[in-house]
Amino acid sequence: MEIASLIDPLNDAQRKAVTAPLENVLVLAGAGSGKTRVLTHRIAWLLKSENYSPFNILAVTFTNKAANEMRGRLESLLGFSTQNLWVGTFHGIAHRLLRIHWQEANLSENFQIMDSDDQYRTIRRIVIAMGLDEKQWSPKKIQWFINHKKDGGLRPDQIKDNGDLHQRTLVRIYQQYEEICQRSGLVDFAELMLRAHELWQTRPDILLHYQERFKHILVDEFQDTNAIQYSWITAMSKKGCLMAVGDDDQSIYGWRGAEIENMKKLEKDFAPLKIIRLEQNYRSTGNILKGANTLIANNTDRLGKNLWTDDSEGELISLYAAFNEIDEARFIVDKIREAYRENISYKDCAILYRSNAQSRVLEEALIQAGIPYRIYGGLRFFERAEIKDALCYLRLVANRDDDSAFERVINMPTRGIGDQTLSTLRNTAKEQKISLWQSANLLIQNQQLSSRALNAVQQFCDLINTIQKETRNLSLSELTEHTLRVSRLLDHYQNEKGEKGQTRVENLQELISATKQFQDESGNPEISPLSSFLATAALEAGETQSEFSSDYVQLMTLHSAKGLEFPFVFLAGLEEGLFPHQLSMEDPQKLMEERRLCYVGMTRAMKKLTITYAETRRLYGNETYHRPSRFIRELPTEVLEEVRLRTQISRPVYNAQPKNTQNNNISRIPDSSHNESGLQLGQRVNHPTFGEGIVLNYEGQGASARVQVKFGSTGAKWLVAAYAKLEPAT
DNA sequence: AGAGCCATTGTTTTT
DNA sequence: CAATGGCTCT
Repeated sequence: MEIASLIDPLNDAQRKAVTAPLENVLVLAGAGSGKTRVLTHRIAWLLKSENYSPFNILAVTFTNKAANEMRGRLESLLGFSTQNLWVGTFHGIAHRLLRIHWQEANLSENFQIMDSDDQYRTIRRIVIAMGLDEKQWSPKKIQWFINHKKDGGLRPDQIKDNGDLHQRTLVRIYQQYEEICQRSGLVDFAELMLRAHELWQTRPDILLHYQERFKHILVDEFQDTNAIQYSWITAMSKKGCLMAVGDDDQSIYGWRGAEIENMKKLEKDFAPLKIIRLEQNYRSTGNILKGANTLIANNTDRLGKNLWTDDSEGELISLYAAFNEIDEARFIVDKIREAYRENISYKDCAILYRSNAQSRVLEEALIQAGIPYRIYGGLRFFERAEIKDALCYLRLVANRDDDSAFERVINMPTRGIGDQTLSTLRNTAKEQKISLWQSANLLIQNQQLSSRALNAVQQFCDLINTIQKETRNLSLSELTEHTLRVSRLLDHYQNEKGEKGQTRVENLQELISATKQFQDESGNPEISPLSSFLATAALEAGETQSEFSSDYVQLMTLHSAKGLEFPFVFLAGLEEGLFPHQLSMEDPQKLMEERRLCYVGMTRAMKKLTITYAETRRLYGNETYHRPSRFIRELPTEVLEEVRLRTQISRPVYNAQPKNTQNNNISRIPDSSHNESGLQLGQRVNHPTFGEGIVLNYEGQGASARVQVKFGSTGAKWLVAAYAKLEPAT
């Protein structure tokens, strides 16, 4: 491949980044400025032009999706596969290191990864075992506490005792949790990073090896790094070059420990640091970009950057004030239908919202309209109960001491091991400081259980042992299939009545085919196929891959939209309290993150952005009234166009509208009727010929807007709003 | 062991 | 409003 062809398609700033001299570089890459392209071309450049070996390069991303995409793009750019090149997520790379250096990291050889559900259950069990009140010591909050500490690099004994009794208990739980994980050979997500980090501290020799190996370290989405990731990457890149790519304006994960400050810290820790800004946007129209830029300018503390585009101004950003959330959904669906009639595919349309709860109404409207859609997010494959059950059997086969897995499947399907027996097991484990598996065997040996329980436990242990014995020479998928059968898990779900059982069985079959595919594709020589598969299941909980062939409207939260782009974007629910979210409104820091989230959402749109809000919305069962989001007011009026069911459009909107900020929600309701000049859903109207009726429906806008009215005399009729001479009736 | 009842609790999500 | 979870009753 020609080197010229590598850099020719780039703009100046991109080329500067790709061909940067061998020093530390921070690339401030605005939304849609070709960030992934820069990263992949940079790697190709290093290999092709600077003659580095793939062995010398490490590329870190935040999601598996991004990692896969990078590897794919790189291979198509280079034309050959890049095995020696490490590309992965922070956690994936840490896991890889720990598999290699499990001894030095003080782990058992067959340690397994626990996901946050496993972690939650383990913590809950500890809280109960410690005799604490679950209400006062909510496992969720404790989980948050522990992870937060780990993300900050702190072990229980490193947490400063501030004399706070509450904290002392939390630390005690943390301590207990650690002990159990260590004993069980379990590692949670945060622990992967923490161990990898500690490996650098305790084994400078190993660190040195990797420092010398990785001459070039590239990190994507740098604004999302947390403290531990920062110091891990810092330590490793001491002898090589770091290229950090990120956008402080798109940092939306502060709530889970990401520190935007890390981008600023680079200047100090990696001096001399070259900063390159990618400010040309190739995605959105001028108006969309102008709106987004103006919005984000309300944030302080920015690294500074202004996106521009060569593209035309494009259409204005539409704004629709819906009467309620149902009206909002119907409006969006109407617009999509309209677009579809103009030959726009459904998959080019995305509906974005702040929280998952909003999806339902939208979904219903889409169903009613017969429009295919797809919701991203929600339960992922490997998180489904039946799949977790199956995986826990496999985990036990791989590692008997896995208490978390033991607890989950010991009585699943039921085999007569109840609370009684289980608590005996737990107590013994606690007293002897051994795993549940070991305590089960101990109790069997000493005949310390009632004969019935003894029998049941014995059978369970035999089951696991037999599975292993019988499957020693079987492939991964055969092992899985066998396990599902002899554990009677498959039977159990087959007997479950209803559609639910049906899908569960299907999912289990899906799991078997997943293992088949896995063994075909991946040969990780470092570990056993089973451990390797389990790690993948935990780390890549089943990306919801969309089928490209099909044409769906895409629904997702703003968070999961990051990194994606769509020609037509609908931003729904821009209301104070919903977006920005109630819980983020007081804290200026959090409010700025909400604003960045809005910025992310707006910059997803390529051609047309439509923003909607509802004047009244059913939330948690009651009618609520929200004011339109402050983010709407922060947009420049000249890029906005208010859509209304009126014969004429636009009375310029939110410019100088003095908001009564006191909570006078109620007084806003008339606003909506005035908005429609008497044509509000459900409203009684008078028609010169048909008499009195009720507004049922409407469609279209401007001169062609039509209203459906149900008249007592003639039934429902569609009327063109402009000519119908409808008058409000009382 | 499983159905059914009451109470609680509702951001964002990847790994 | 619903989904979830614990608890009780059969």
